[in-house]
Amino acid sequence: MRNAEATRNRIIRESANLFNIQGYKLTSISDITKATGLTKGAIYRHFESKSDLEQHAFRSLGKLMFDELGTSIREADSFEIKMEAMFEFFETYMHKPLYKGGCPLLNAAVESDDTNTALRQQTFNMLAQLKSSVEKIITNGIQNNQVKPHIDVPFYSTIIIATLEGGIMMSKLERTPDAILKTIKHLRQLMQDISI
Amino acid sequence: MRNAEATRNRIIRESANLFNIQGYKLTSISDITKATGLTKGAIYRHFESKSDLEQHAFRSLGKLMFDELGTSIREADSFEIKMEAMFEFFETYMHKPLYKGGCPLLNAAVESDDTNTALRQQTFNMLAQLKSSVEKIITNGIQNNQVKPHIDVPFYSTIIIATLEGGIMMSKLERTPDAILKTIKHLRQLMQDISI
DNA sequence: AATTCTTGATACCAATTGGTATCTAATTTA
DNA sequence: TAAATTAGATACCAATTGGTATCAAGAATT
Repeated sequence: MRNAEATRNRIIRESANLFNIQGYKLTSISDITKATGLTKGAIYRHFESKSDLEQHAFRSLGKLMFDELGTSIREADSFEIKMEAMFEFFETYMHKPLYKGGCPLLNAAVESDDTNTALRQQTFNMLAQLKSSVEKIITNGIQNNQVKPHIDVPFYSTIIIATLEGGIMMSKLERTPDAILKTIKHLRQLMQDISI
Repeated sequence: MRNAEATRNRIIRESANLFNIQGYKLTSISDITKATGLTKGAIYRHFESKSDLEQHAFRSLGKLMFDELGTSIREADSFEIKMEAMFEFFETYMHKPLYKGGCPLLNAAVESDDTNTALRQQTFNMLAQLKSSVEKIITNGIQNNQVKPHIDVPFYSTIIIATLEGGIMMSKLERTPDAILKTIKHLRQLMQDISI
């Protein structure tokens, strides 16, 4: 083998980068050939269509995000520290991004409309996964007497994600971490309010 | 005249609709000819380039938004009612949208990267305008003894916009007003907290 | 070493892209 | 009413799009 698996991963990695920066539809196969140094023939050997590649690339971005986020949350051993780990993930993302182009969830959510059903479905799933992750942290916090028991868990989960994503959008547009830092500060206070 | 001004406005209106739904780069001139019933020749008579049309269309979406938002805020005569008017704008937008495709600010912010400098600049300006509108409401609230005096005004303005935009993104992806309603509920409580 | 299978390069395809040159028909102006 | 201007339709342009058929070189199997 000329290491097919490695080139396949290279295609996914490079195209994921381009998709997240330029957009999915706006990134052409020839953009990907330039980035990888491969040819169209090579790409279509590994992926049956551009849409197929888009989905693999999006999933790889999701995996990147959830792997990093998941381990730092798992390492934390209390509600407060788990939430703090999550906030730090978004905070440090500004100086040391795991991937360029901003949040893959936000980008794909805004781009994927009714014309890109497959991508939309995957984005929907990623949001559901993120929501249930946050819900789990809060629920565990309640069980461990670290969070007030009568909290509306899906409510706070939604608030946290919406606020973070909105902050990311603003920071990316303004090209300064100011907005995301403000939203995190606000969420830190909010978490204090629901903590015991 | 065959009413040039009317056709020009028709082009702006129809293209703004398409841009906000499909994206700017993803909407082709031929999409616009189909939507307007006009030909390419007609469009390029009124706008010197596609980028030129993009900017006019984006501005018309902004005007639509700020006109509606501005009047309902101006009609309100207290901090609480002004903020309520703003929340209601985003709330009713879900059933009775002023324009299809979601928030023009969010859409353009996510799409416009370094390759679309002109659109990016206009989006940046729109965010600044929205921010200063909210800041003005809060500042007036302080002056009228309706808001606690030591509030960090730019901080709350950023929080409000980020939370709303994040909620819009989630609601659009999930195709249910659930998320935006939750974020508004949260912001209503937050406004209560800073009110006197 | 010979054969088979896999990987990736080359060359092509029709369709679409933004944009322009040209022409006709409608409308003002003189 | 004749001339000049303007609005919009038609027909084109080169470049790019996603995708495919073909082919040669590399690797695995016999």
